[in-house]
Amino acid sequence: MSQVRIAVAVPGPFYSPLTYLAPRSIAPGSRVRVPLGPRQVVGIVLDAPVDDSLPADRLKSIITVLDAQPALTPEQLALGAWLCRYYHAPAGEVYFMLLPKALRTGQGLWKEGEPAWTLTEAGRAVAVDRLPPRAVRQRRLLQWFKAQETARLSALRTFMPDYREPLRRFVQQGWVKAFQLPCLPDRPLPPPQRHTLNDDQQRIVAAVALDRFNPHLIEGVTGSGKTAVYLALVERVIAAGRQALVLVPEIGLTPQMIECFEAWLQQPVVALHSGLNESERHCGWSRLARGQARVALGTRSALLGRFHDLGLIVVDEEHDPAYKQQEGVRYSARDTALWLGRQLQIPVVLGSATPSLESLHHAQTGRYQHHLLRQRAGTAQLPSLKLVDIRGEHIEAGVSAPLRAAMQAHLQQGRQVLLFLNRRGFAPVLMCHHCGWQADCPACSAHLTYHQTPEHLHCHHCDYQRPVPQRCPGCGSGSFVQVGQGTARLEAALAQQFDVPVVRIDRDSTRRKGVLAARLAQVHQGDPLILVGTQMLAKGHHFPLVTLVGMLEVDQALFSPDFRAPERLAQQIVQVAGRAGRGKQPGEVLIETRQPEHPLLQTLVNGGYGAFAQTALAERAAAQLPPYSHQVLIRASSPKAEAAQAFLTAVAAQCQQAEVEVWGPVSAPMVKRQGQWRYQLLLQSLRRAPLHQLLDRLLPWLWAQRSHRVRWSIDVDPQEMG
DNA sequence: AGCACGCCGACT
DNA sequence: GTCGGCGTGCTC
Repeated sequence: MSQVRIAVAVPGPFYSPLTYLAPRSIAPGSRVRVPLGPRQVVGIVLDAPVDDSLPADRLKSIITVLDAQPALTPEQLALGAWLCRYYHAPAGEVYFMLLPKALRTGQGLWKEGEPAWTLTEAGRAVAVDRLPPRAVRQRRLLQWFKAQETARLSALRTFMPDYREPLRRFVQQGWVKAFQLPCLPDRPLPPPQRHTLNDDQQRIVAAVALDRFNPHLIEGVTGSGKTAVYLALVERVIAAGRQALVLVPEIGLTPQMIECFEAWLQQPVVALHSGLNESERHCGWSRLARGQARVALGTRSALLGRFHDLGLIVVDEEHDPAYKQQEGVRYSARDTALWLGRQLQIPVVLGSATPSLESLHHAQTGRYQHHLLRQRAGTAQLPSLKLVDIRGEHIEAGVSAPLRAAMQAHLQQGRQVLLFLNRRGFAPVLMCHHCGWQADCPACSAHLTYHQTPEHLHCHHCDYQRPVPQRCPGCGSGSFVQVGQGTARLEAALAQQFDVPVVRIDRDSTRRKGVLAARLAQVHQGDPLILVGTQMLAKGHHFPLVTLVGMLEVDQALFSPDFRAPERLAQQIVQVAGRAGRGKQPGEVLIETRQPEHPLLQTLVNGGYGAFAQTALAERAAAQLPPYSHQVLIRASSPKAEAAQAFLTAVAAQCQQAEVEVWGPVSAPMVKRQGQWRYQLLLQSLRRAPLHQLLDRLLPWLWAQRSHRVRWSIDVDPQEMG
């Protein structure tokens, strides 16, 4: 009765796997049921060293092994181990990310379709009248089957709750036969549609080797045909009998994209995104795991799925911040895709019109093959970018005089105009006219946004809402001014100044189902109008009839404490510009600024994104910022500001390490959020190794400091300083 | 994360 | 006198 020690990842805040006893060894990746304190949980057997120091009488035994075969593949276990190691994340969180939710609670490994029955030839030949008159249920059921031909379990149950006995008879007689519906309904494939590749596209496809790890960066403006390159590559991979994964940032994943893939490839594509329920998710997971589907199109987490034989990973819009998970295990799907590609020895293709500075740097140092896709013949010229100097311009509500004049010109020629303002609501601040009191959020260090219809104050960070006060809490006066402008105010101001429709697209205006589709349809009708919107406009949608884009209030990004803010601004400007002018008319982009001499804006406007990126990279190099150095952010939050600060001061004292610089503790850009005071400690080094050495040393200590007073998290390669 | 244990206010 | 508030601590 010799017992084996087994390392098991259990859900919860456990940095390392726990040790359990079993009569004999269990295949790593298997799900097991184990006792944990007063309850039982599903755990995952790991191929990790066990703790030999714990006395056997403190260990408990595994209750059952849940699956005949492991739920996680050896490749997934290696991925999990890497995520734990690289992101210094707890095993109790990482390994469960690799399973669909249904499997975390112990359901069967494979998602099977619903049972169903269909009438056979013999069944069709039987007349209902030939059944004994007393067999009432059989008669009713046969009649029903003759009308239905096939029936799924759920429908059968509704029709006849006590269906079992008569159905058993029918099956025995051979009148109906059982089968399993596919777990996702088989949609008909769209009609075949594919493009022939131009020389540039063919050259890229030919440069990608399928039999080993080779990373590629495809830089191509919107409309240059990146998708066709992806599709040609996917086609080659599935022709070789392997699977392909295409990652997209959240918002781009539209039904049109799936349709485009299915039309080209003429086979079903598994879509994995946030709009799915758990059952659908499990279903897609099963089909990819069993090799029943060859192509997956999904967001971040699709990378963590189980594949039968993955042969290619594509990361579209690789610069998009959505690839970085911002809570829990803060992994970057782009970076993880590259690790996985190397591990599996398969190609990884990154694509973007505005590549991240990290990827451009890797391309320049030769780590990635860099491909440029030029503008396709037949499409419009890229819009020209121009700065509008608004120093001294009086802009109470609406737009500057030069932008207004340009808008009028374009509208008069029957074109559409798009204004981009990344701030929703009516006004970002409500201020007392007499004493200067401002309406602030009680839980966050932020102003409340003033909304006009319906009139109320709203915190965009914690969702706190309150009516507008009757009297000023500061001085008792009753008059307030709304300071600054959001999309709602801009819309109202424009509606007064122009006699074309103003269509606003932001989270507030499109909250109700169907409104977004209706507004987009209105824009696509093509009549002259003004489109006003936030980030929502910058992704996924195309507005071929828009010939003028106005970018409003961009200056704050130039002075943000986040050194990545200018990079994101440039990407946003180019991406929004790319939404416009895809018709015959060349587009024009006007950027309102009080910093027209700013070198980054100048380079972007005069030299385009490539020139901007070179300048920005030179700045990063001079300041030794990423990608020329590496960072780790340790965040801490607490309802008591001193507790969070004291905690990070103690952490900082533990952070002596050669080659690692420690900055802080400093307050987070928004020091209080949802009642939590937030501080952070930045670790930076020219090499990754010392950072990881420090964290390996620090983490056991950190976990020992765990208290309910201070919550903390580790962010390796942070993308946002908030 | 759950869940139990434990020590202080408003109720049968 | 109890029911239950959530602070604290533990789970192989």
